[in-house]
Amino acid sequence: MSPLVKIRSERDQMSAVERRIADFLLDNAQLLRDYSSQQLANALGISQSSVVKFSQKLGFKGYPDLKFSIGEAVARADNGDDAQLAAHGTQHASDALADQLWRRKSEAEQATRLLNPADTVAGVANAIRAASHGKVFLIGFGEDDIHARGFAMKLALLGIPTVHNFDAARMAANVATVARDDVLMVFSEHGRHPALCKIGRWFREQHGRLVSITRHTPNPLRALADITLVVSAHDEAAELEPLLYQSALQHLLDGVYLLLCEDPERRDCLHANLERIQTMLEP
Amino acid sequence: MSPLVKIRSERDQMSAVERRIADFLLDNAQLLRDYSSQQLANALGISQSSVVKFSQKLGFKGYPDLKFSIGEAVARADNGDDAQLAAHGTQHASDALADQLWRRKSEAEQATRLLNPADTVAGVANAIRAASHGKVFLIGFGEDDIHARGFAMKLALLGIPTVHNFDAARMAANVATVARDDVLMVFSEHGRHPALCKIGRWFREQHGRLVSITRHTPNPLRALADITLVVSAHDEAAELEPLLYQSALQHLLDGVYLLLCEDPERRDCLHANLERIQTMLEP
DNA sequence: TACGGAGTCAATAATTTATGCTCTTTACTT
DNA sequence: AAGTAAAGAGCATAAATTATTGACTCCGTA
Repeated sequence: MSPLVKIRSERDQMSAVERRIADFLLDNAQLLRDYSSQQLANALGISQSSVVKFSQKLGFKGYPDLKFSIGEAVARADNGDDAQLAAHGTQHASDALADQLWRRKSEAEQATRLLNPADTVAGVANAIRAASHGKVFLIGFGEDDIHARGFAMKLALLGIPTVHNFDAARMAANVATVARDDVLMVFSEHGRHPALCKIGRWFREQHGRLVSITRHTPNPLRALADITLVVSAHDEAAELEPLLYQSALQHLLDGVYLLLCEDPERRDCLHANLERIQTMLEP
Repeated sequence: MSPLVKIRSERDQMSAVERRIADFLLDNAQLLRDYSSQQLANALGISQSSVVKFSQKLGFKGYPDLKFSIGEAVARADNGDDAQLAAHGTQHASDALADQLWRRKSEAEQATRLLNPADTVAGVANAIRAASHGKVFLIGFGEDDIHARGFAMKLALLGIPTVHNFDAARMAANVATVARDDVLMVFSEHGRHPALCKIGRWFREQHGRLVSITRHTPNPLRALADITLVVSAHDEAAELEPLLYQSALQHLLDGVYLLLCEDPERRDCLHANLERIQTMLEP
């Protein structure tokens, strides 16, 4: 996997110094050839050891290994860009916006996939399976509610009983009914909403399983959860970032959904439901 | 010039030791990553200084520079394809699932883009701009409601007054308040819902602008609309198709959204709103 | 045979990278 | 609110890698 994608994906979780290194690398990947770890440190006004530790933390053997990998990535990217530019030639100008956006979505998706091991995604699916004798609770505010709502609808189609809340007070009331192995999925981009944290804490006290869905930044909600799904989506443009977040998160959820669909029984249920919906529109 | 080509071209004029280095590099370029100059020397039974001198003689700053260049060359030669295949090998099954799904989404997006000329997308954005003295109405049922809701929220962030309905009766009541140039966006995957068609018809009678968002199939709703956005998303698997539909549609809407964002005034409004939301969570 | 040039290597100098340790900050607990 | 654990950053230094030097050898030639 491209080291640059990896750096970007972890950027949100980094300390200040690390983030400066990351930004420098992302901006100046082509120039890295002529930088020793010491020179890079000087350029950023930090210590050489920080650079080395940064490299190791990302999983490279050391600084030269990082440098080598980025060199490869840049070389590959240069090739790719040429090909992409050729394709551009045949496009209308205003399509470029959509094209660009899709590319950024793809990057966000890749970075997000890196952050969520297959085990984790499967873990969420299993938790939901285990819960299906009980219930799956979902909650989120604002844009997060959209995801909660959409996922709740999908689960319902699979015959999994869901309780979707967009209201903290109502959810608080529901907590009383929580049984062991019930699952609560909390959607909160920044994971800082006090009400959601409180609900999460109560829920865990009832021995329910808590799944958090947040940005890949350290945050209190995430710290509480049994399983955490995290999303990487970064862009300087404030109007773009939410789109990337939404897309990457959606894809993550789609992954869980497809795992659930692998169960034949649920799939039958889905087909039956779809048919029922179909006939509801016809007559 | 590629360092490997250069090495090959000069090989014939080299001394015995140099030629052994050259041959090793040409044969094992991909393995070079893990060789220091000393290890390379050991592998060939020669001295480390010979390796360094070799590098310099070829015009590189030193051994690390040679190594870096060969790394680039190999990456370029692999051209991504091999790398992707290699990466596949190490993937878990569920990663492959996610990977596959993303590829299908990309296809759906492309197909959908082809169906919606840039003019059309821009037309929707303009209609919304024109409406912003009045109102933008949005409606959709079931999964379609998710999109209506999400888009309504985005418009609201841009300071565009929206009326979101998930209830045909309430929407019917609202139709009375429609003014010329108001916009109604109807989300309906199959475009067959009688209630929605009826609402669309009433709306047009009030001289509002009707935008339909449906699948790319002939359908009554689409026939009514002033502007039609259409989505292409096909898959044999019934559990996959909705995901593709959702993704392609979302991207289409994102395109409209970004066009609206280009207006500086709206963008300021968005930034102000985002900040306001941010501070609401902090204290 | 003596000389010169090219090539190699061992030794070592110079540079670069990695690590241990300490100090500071942060966040969490009681 | 104070204490404490954990993490991060930098300094000093150890370890490694790389570059250079100088001596030796092997040829070909005068």
